[in-house]
Amino acid sequence: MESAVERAMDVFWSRGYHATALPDLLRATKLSRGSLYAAFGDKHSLFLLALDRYIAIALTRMDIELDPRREPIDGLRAYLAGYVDRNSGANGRRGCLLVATAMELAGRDAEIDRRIGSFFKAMEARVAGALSRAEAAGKLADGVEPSSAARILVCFVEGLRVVGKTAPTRIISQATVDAFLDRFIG
Amino acid sequence: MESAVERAMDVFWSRGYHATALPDLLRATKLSRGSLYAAFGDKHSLFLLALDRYIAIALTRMDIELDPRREPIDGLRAYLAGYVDRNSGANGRRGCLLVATAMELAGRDAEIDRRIGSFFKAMEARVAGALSRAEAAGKLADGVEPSSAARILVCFVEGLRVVGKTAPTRIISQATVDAFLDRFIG
DNA sequence: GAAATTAAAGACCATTCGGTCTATATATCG
DNA sequence: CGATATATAGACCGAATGGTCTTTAATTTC
Repeated sequence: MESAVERAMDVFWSRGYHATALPDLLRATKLSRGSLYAAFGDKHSLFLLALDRYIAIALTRMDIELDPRREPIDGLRAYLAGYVDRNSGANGRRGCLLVATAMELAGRDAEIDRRIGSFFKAMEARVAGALSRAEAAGKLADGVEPSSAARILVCFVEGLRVVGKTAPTRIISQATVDAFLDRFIG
Repeated sequence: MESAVERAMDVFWSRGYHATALPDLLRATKLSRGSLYAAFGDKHSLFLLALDRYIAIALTRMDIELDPRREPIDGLRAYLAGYVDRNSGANGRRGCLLVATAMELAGRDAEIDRRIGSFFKAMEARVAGALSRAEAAGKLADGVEPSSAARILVCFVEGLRVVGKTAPTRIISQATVDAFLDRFIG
């Protein structure tokens, strides 16, 4: 059973924070106004819970894809393949709740800032870990330094999400990701 | 003299479309309600004009930075240096109107879709041109193909804008951009 | 200087916003 | 069963939304 927070997350994800009205949330959660406010306080608190859920899902997925017991290059490939998937067709057009929230609310809401900032740090750390292991195994191209390459990769995938909003073409995303990886693995 | 459209652009840029209320626009443009509606029709039309202005400014800047008469690598460095600048401190926290609009409105507004899509195409074409000239001059790293590298670069800089919303650190942006370029130029 | 045009100020409109509250129905449980 | 807790539907609230319209002031043009 999908939780009310997850259903709310879906709505915020599709429409953004400001464009999501209470009736949208009521419809999606199948809760009455009273119940929703009793359970979550207000729209902003519910949004924070939805964002936390989104982040938890993303980090869990990364922990699987970039598991240290796995071949690091395979992990990175799987990780990027996930982005290609989420960037194609309807998924791509829907975009990414984190990127949308960063652009819509960051800088004006301290709670949001903390969450977005720490997510990107966590993401970068996981990628840097995988790249370090790849380097130790001699799989990285000459001159690639794991920590700066991780920053580049994070920017690259988040940028993919932006461009994918209007051009969610799987074949191009795939080719772009492949070409990107070619520059970093030897 | 700054135009009313540019002043409106500033507001939309700082707050986003939905979070910008009419009084914000009146204050910024110093127009009365009646005059604003007489001149621009409605909020949405004004937003489109503001977005067009933003795009025109961005493309003009790119045309200067990536001018074919210039050394292509220098041009690309200047182009990326501009991103470092716009990504640092208050500029970074303010973000990019195009990225914010892509995330907030693309997929739900055909006029917006067209503009965002064609902007990214135009941007990619200019970068691809500069990379082709660099390749012809033998300045690109082995195995770098201009058109796919251009797609990667566009994603990278747009991703920079996203991450820069919560971590607008000049030194890191600069280092990341430098490391990025190192992978592509020989 | 008078007439005509333009713009400003802000009252006004219906609608919608996020949020509260009450009354009714539905379970739960002894 | 009856009593109690829980969730529902939806009326209701003040404030704010985008947008219109009228009245007044300023400017232009003859």
